[in-house]
Amino acid sequence: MAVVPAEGDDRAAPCAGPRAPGRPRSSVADAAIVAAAIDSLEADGFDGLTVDGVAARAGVSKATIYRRYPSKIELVLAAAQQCIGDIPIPLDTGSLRGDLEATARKLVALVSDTPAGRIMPMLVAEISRNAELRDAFRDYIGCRRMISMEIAQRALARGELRADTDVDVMVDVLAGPIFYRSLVSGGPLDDNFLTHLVDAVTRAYAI
Amino acid sequence: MAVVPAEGDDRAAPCAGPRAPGRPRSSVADAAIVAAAIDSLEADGFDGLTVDGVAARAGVSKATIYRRYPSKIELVLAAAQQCIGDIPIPLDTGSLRGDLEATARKLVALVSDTPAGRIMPMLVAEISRNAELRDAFRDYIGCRRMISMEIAQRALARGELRADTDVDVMVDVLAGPIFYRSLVSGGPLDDNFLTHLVDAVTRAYAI
DNA sequence: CGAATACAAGACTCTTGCGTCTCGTAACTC
DNA sequence: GAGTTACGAGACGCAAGAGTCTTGTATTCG
Repeated sequence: MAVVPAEGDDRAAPCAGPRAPGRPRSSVADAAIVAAAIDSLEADGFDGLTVDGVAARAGVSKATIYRRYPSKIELVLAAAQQCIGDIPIPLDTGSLRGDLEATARKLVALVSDTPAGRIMPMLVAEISRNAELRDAFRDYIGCRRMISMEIAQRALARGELRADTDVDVMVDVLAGPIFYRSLVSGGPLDDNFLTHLVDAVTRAYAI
Repeated sequence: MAVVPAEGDDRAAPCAGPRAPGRPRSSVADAAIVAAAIDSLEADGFDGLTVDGVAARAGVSKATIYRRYPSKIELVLAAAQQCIGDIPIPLDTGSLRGDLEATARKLVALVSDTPAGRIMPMLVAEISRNAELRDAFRDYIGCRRMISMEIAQRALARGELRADTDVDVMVDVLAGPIFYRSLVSGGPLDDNFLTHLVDAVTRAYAI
């Protein structure tokens, strides 16, 4: 079973033929279901989410959900996938410190102001027990890391970066404290924090 | 309701009188129940834990559990509390870098080799939804931070630390990447990582 | 011994939630 | 209009799990 089998659509014709007979699926319901599932994940976690609850929240009947997803787990995975779907463009501000700060700000915005950030705590718990979800999530993390690698490449080319830099560690030194405050300590993610963090990473890694 | 009401003991006499009549509670069962609960938390998470499961794992009957804890939630909280109970002694190796490395090694050991580390992912999810548990956990985090503060005080006294250091951020720059790898990215927590991390923090904050 | 309590085993009630199904209605194609 | 599918509403069966209770036995005190 693939992690996210597109959607349980039997009707999303592989052949984009003329059209399926009968009343078409409501795309409004499609969106409402996923949005409601994300809301439920944020509020109640992976285990706390109920299909009845999602149906009520979305204003649809359970049958409408089960017509799209064969089981609760498929629904949950589709919602989680939707959250973490978009990967931002690599930033190039022209300097190492500028790139670091822009990256840090993006990360803070991610964990603070997006559904992905709000379900992150539940995702952390879930990937510690679900190998399939863990692999999918690690793939996603890997993609994000590639962006940071580009920052390091550019900084090296500019001669701004220490030659002995372990780029993996540098990325973690920047991202780790942001996730740590968001997930664990609950410390503020304000401008003061961001400035001190970016300063520290710059001092640690700039030539 | 206190976070952890000692234990649901009606018999743990406030007056340390002569002795309660009848057969005393089995301390073997006490320990087995908590250990089984911790195992269950690691394996199944806060929601996945079942009282029947803990009873089976501990080799006791459900009545024996309910005689000690009035409800499942009290059992779970007692188990969680047990995990994160011990706070290590502040380290003084004589140098900032030494203190940082010792602290980092303790943290890696904590997240890698202790029940506390293994239930951490579930704890992260739970504190995002349970205010009571969140407060208790933040208290614990606060206590740990005090230790790191001492490290900074000593380093300042030695003249090793930059005067403009934000100690809170410094602590997060050290601890954040360790938790990040443990909880999120799954990256290795080996000697190479530790060395590079401690080097980076030292470069960022030492004079 | 008798009283009191703990214990294992397990039956029991009650609630919750998954997944299925039916019914009457709505939307779309031919 | 006929046929087909989606929809909301909700009933339904089923399983899992919380918490209670019973029964027979074990342990401790006086």
